[in-house]
Amino acid sequence: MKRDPDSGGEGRPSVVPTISQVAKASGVSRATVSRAFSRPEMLTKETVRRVKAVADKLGYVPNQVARALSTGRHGNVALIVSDVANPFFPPLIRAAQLRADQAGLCVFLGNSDEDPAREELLVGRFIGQVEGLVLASSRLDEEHIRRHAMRRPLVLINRDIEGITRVLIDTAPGVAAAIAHLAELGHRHIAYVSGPTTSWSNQQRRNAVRREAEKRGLKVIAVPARPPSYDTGRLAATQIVASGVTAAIAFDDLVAQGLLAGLAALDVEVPKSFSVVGCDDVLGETTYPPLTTVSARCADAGDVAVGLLLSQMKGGVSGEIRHKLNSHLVIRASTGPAPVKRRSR
Amino acid sequence: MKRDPDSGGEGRPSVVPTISQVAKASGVSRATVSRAFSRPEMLTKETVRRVKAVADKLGYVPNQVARALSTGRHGNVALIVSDVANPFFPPLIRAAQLRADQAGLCVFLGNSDEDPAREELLVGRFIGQVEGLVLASSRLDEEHIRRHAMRRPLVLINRDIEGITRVLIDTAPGVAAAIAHLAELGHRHIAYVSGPTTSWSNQQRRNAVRREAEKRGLKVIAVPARPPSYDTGRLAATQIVASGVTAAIAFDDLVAQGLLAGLAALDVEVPKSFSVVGCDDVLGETTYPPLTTVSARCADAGDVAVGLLLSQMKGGVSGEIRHKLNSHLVIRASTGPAPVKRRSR
DNA sequence: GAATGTGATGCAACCGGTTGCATGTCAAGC
DNA sequence: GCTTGACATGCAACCGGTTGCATCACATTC
Repeated sequence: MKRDPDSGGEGRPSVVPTISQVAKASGVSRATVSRAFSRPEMLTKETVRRVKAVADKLGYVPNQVARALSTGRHGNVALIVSDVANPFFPPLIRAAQLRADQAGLCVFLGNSDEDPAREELLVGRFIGQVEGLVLASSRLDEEHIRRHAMRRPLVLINRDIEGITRVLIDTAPGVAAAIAHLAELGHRHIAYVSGPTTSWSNQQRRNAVRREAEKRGLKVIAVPARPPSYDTGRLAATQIVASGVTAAIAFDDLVAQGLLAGLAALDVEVPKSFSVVGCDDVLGETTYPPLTTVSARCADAGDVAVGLLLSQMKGGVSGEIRHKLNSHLVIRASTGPAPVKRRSR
Repeated sequence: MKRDPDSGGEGRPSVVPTISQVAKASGVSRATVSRAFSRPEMLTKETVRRVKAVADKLGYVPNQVARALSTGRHGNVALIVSDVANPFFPPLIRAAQLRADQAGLCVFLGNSDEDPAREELLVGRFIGQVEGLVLASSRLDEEHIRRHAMRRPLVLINRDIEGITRVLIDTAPGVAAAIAHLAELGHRHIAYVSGPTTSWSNQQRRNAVRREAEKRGLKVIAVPARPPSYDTGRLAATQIVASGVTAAIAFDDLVAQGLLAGLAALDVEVPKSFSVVGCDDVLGETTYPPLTTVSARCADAGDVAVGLLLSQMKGGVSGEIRHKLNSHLVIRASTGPAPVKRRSR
């Protein structure tokens, strides 16, 4: 093993200085150097100043790995997502990152690519060198998750397992508002363009649509877009138009965006002849027309999840936490009054 | 410090077993247990089997941190990007991730938010616990980058510093093809919607546009969109239309998408009355109309960068590497023949 | 049967920090 | 002047692995 070949020499600075070298150079013990960095209040101001000055000159930086070994605190957390490239995640990652940063933590990012085996592998690699993990839209089965949660503080996002800290984006209120919005605009007959049947979020949304539509006496049909994507959304347009509905709520913004394109290709004007609502609010105003959508607050989810993880790491066990994030409707320009000409069908 | 309170007891299994416990339980030395995991070929098959069986029963997993401390190999790399939420990065991150995974490495992700100070902080936190780093679109100054490169293998993406391994996405060929494409369609007068003046990529693209346009006798005006975004792109539409050009090439896809929206708002039909070309190819077909764009192969960049980092980590110092990735034009539906009515101006 | 070689295993030092406890210094208090 | 205590610093063990070298058992060779 061993250091760089030329690090042994007396005067020559080693490639990366250790605590011992700083100690020797500043004429104090290793313990003092250590304390100068981790518990400076124990030392004279003067000593701290001197040690730090020497350390600075040598370019010394405490070795995190060694520190972690003796303290058990690594200063790392892991975040595993199912697909980095899905626009839902980048804001979440960014927010999680930011929160971790503020606490002085480094974050490992894992990308499971929707594959449970891969996710399990990643967890295995991470778990030894992190103080806690966040699993966003985990595809692992309950048993595995529970096992990992025993070893380390663990927070789930959009996965509802009893006894494990989790943050859930509750799209029901936003969806309800969307239905109300459409009802007020005079729509009586709408479509829900659905996502993956196994997805917790999709179940959430579909149920909310049904419940709320029923309450207001709207008729709702379900049209699948699987897997949910721009393309499947676009392809669904024909069927949706043919069904005679005047508005649609899509599983997510990508599907909604595809739907917009599909409608445009069919010369159906939005919002004049048809209204579209998305879900997640990840596209901002970048669609044409700008999409009315249910804000899923994905950034908040990342922030809150890391926050909960931190408090869990600090030892505040505090039993079960099931943090719900409310959603709300963001009205832009893809929704408008129901067209008068074609009624009910 | 210290372990979990109940880990001391004789029979009770500690929360996370160490090599010593496995050694005792299987009646061999710590060294043997260590070798059973890291160099099994040194041991009898029978011994390996026995040790692993015991380890398994106890739920022992080698502690990465301790291993890293003694070997210097941490099995981690860091990837720092300037903005996770910029659609350019997720594919890059995903590809880098994948490549690292295959090599059994964990990746730290850092988000500098375009801030050099923050980036420097992140590097400082990471550098002690990684074997190498990739800096994508780094905002650090040359001196800092050089210093870090001395301590650890380091690869840059889209940053051109002599003597440091870097992968550069060369958009010139794609931009040239775009100009050729527009010229063939009869456009004589075009606009370049430019990005940040300090950006290496922007300089690249602007120069390529100028050079190629000159070669083909097209006239080019520059219109700024700063910072480059959907909004600034949209706002630039008025000025661009007023200038009398019939086509525009944008610094990136986001700007192009904004421009499309701005044009639509002005009732300028694309591609009938105006052609738009983007850059990066990060939006796929999701714009309306689908965007003709210069593919920047951002995923490849991530993959190649990690690949180079790996070979650098293996000790293949091998002098300077300046890896160029070629780009090409992806023709979709936002470009078409120049309108005949309004000529030159 | 002694010398030699080979392969499996153990011993102990080491990686670079942290920390409980001991030691030393100096000033205040009696 | 001696005790007491507060405070700064040093000593040495420890975290959980890895690894150079020594040892030992056993087989081979002469």
